[in-house]
Amino acid sequence: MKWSKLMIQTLREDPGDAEIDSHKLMVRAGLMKKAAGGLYTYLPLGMRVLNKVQRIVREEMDRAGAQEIVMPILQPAELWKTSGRWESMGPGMFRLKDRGAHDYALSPTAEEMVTDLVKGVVSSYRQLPVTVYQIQWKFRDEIRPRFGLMRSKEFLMKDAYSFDVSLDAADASYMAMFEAYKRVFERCGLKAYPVEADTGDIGGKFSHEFHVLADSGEDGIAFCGGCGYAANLEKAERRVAPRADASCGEMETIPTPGAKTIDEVSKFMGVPGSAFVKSLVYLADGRPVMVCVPGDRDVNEVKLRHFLDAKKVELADFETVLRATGANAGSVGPVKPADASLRIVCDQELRGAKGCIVGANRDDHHIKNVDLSRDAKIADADYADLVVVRDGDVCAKCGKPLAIRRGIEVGHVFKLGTKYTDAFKAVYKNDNLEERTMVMGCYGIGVSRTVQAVIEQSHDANGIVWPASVSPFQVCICLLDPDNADAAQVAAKLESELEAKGIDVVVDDRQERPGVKFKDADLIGFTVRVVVGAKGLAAGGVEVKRRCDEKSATRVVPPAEAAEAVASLLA
RNA sequence: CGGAGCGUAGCGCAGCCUGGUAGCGCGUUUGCUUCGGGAGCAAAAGGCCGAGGGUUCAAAUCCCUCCGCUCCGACCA
Repeated sequence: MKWSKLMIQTLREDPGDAEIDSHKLMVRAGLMKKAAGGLYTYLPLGMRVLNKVQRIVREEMDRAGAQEIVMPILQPAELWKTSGRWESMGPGMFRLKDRGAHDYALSPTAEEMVTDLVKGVVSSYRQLPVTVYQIQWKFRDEIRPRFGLMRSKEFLMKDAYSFDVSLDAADASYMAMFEAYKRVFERCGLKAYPVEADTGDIGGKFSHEFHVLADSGEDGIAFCGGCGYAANLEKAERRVAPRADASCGEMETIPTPGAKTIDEVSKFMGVPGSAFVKSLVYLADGRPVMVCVPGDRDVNEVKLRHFLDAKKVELADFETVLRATGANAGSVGPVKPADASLRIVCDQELRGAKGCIVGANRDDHHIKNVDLSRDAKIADADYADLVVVRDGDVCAKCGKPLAIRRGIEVGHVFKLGTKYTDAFKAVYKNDNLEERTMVMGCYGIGVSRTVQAVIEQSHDANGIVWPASVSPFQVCICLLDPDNADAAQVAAKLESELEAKGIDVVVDDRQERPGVKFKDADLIGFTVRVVVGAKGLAAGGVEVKRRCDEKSATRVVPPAEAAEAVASLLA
């Protein structure tokens, strides 16, 4: 391929709307161009990368025994109503009507459609297990698209679905995908970590996310250096030591005018935040509940939702807070709320807490010397792990400290159970001719997001550093003197030799000065660069180097040996 | 949806406060000189200043409305 024929435009300056390196580089290197908010056009170079990632995904899915299909993006509302997600997906799903006023969704995922499909095709245990997958564009009306392909309204996703005869049998399908995912990311040159994750709206028994560590990542992940435990902060658990607080005197109510937040009251009283009990009123499926955590901690709403077995938890509006406690937010606490029947749940760390400070359920007042077990009405079973873990917390599994890192979610595997197969009555007959419900798993890879994650993880000050497996072209031949017949001929010969070896090559044959070609080659980040110039040839050869070895690895080789030298660098 | 900011040439930006003929850098085109890490000189093309309304002799600039984009938050397989 001749560079002069490619539709490439590289930019010297960062795009004004890009925040993170990978987004800036994708635009600067001419891989993609913004078409509208959260929507991108893949230019020829970006398309090549996208295709290469897709090829790897296909090969690994096929190797794991999954079969490729493709389902419609435009999906009738009835499917979504059957599972209940027409409502629960809310405004995150794009919806439209056809001319007959029938409702449709633009597929944000495809559990419903695939379950409906398999239900019609599979009827016997002899046909199970089966795993199907597709690589298809998905649509989500994101509240705030950002970071280029990291969170866009339209993205390419590989989604796979497994169907098994039983929960136990489904484990094998799950593990097969789990292993396939590790291989996919490894082959893309990514270091991706499986971490335990919450199942969210999709439902199911348990799941793992695959994360690429990056400071720009949108998710927090807790890692344990001791036992290898890794979990999304939504889910990560900690262990607390039983406390042995000295008993305290009688409660004392003190005025704290104007001080609402823990920070303010803590400053006002000259006591550290950890001495406080932070009390928040939530609505769990519409019912108020008070949640108490140590003053220097944040409530983990996912844990809270699971503990309360609620579909939805949200902070209560101020009227509810006033009615339940007798005070406005900022002055509420677990001691004698106005609504005596208000359920109070506490983080486990507060079990046995004495001598703490709480809101007095009276505006601008707090109480000190509170012994929670003595002064508040909290059921023993209502102590639970309810906070977001933080750096240095103790691993629930092994007792060693946890470290918090940021991650980009590139894949997610779920063991779903029967949520969808129940809803669609997707059953098979066992060997006794009895009907049984299929057990399902679902597995996603953000293909377009993976492309950007590779860049986020592999770039330097000069540009992208592509792993050979997904480089838009594995080799860039910088032809410094395109008008010099000898040089042009050497470049052309090398190009065809490399292509004969199955290596893709772009020849930079532009009428540009060498500096421009070097800068562009570094910016785009082709894995191997070969410099062919009249001056070099006169001195005996061409230069071969890998993009990542900036200083050390430039080799000068005779033209006849160049193809071999390049191949060995890519091996 | 709450808070903040921005829309001016393909890209990055200045001009706006204090109204008076539309600017800079990059990129593009042409010519000459250069030619191994984003060259120099000269010439040129390229704008409904996001849209609509208002104030004014006069609006990129002041006022109102709308649209779009970005960031923080809330939200999210």
